Amino acid sequence: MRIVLDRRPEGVAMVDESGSATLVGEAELAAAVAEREAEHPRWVWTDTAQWYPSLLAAGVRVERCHDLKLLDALLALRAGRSPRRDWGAPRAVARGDALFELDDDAPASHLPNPGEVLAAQLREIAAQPNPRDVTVLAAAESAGALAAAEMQHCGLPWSVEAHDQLLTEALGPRPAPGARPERLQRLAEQVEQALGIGRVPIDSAAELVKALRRAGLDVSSTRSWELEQIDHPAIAPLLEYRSLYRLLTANGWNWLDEWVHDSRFRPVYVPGGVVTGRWATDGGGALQLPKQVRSAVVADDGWMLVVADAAQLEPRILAALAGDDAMARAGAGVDLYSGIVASGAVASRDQAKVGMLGAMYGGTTGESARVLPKLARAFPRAISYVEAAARAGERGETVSTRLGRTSPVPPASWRERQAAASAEGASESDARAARTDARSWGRFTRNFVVQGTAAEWALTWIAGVRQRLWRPERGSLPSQPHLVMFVHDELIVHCPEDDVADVTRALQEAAAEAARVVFGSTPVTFPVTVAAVRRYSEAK
DNA sequence: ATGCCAAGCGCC
DNA sequence: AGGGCGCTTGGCAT
Repeated sequence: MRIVLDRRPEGVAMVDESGSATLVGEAELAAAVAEREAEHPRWVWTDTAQWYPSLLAAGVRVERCHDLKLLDALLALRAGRSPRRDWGAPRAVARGDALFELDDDAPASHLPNPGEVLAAQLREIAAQPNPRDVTVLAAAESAGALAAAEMQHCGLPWSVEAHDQLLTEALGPRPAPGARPERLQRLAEQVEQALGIGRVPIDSAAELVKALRRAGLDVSSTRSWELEQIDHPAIAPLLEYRSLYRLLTANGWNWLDEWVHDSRFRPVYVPGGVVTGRWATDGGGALQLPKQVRSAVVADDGWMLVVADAAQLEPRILAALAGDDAMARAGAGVDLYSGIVASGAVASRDQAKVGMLGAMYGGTTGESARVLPKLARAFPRAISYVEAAARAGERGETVSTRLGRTSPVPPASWRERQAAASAEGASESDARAARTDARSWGRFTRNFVVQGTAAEWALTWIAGVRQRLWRPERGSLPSQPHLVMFVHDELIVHCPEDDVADVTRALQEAAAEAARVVFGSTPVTFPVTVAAVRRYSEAK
């Protein structure tokens, strides 16, 4: 049963499939949704981020939804049209402790009629060559959007005290605004002393290159990998300065002030924010949380963090996509890369890893390129699968994930350069530029099929986990085991100590289920490593 | 004041 | 000549 929520001038209409509509005032919406939730409907709404946070704030958790905006983006990509942008309604966005209303002024009467949009989407899905897959993807994406709102609502448990302590240990006490922490100041002085050319503009990359060259160091940039090659007493303190400076600016006291309140970090997740189907974040940087600060993620008293990681997710996804039985056998244990070594394809785990990553990213140089032929001999199906995706991209064609997310068509400028290069009398430099472009787009489509299908697996995993965890009789979401963090192939559940075993089982069962849902029958396994810890940093 | 870009580096 | 991101800073343009 689907129930469409439609915001109208006179209130919110709840329209079920029989066409019967109930009108409720905004103030009664949460109670009305809670009442109908007992029927396990799939709520249809324009945009989960518009509707769900206020329901959660009112203590209402819903099981299923259909997010029209996410589905429109997906279907538009498949059909080669632009997604519609008139979803309009104000979206309350929590950033830090403030609530920002992003109101784009669209009058309610001009908003799309969600019932009509749904009907059109269902017709469009039914007309696809793979309607079942697209339906699964629709459900998984929508479940992910629910989970994202729930994670923001519950927040990641964060110890301000532990964070402040680690900052103080690394940098020195919090300085006055605008001042340099003691440790940074000392390192900057060490760099100046070692260079012996007076003041060094250490915070400006462009100026720093000039200064280093004046001091006789042959550098073209100040990237850490380039500096590491140089034997000079200024390098070590400079690299350390860089690392600590980054800690200060990206995840220092200012970040703490802005993003952590009431012992919770509440990032804004953006489901579907990446073309491949991965999530993005809007502020807070939750998907790039440096290992340096993970010791500040601390479970509440009496609670634990259950950290689950899908082991070598992407190569396993590739093996399943390609139906590569040999790679499936190599991945039968928990460590696929060791399995590849055991198969005799390559000599070391590092070679296996670098080689597989290169195959999926399109690496063409160094160790990765040297290992690739060996992998291609041992696992021809997997390697030719990504090669085919790359060739398609080089020709300007689109590729598709397992459940049917399609890659975008290359931009007009790309197609123009290809056309120019193949035209009569094209110059050698035009041809070279076009080849470079084509290779680059091929690397994108090569990776798209793997990264995008991995995102589908992960969304399905999330959907299964949140479904298994939920116990309505145990009260509100934050008071029972709940998801608090998702990073592409990793999930964290915050739960009472006594629930660790159940949560662990839920994470593993849902992983196995995700493989069946996404791939049907596949010999490829998707092991999940699980660690129950007090602090995130203890997980690995 | 505001916007945009590049550099650099964090994550997967 | 390695895929996808976000974030901060400095520096230039408007």
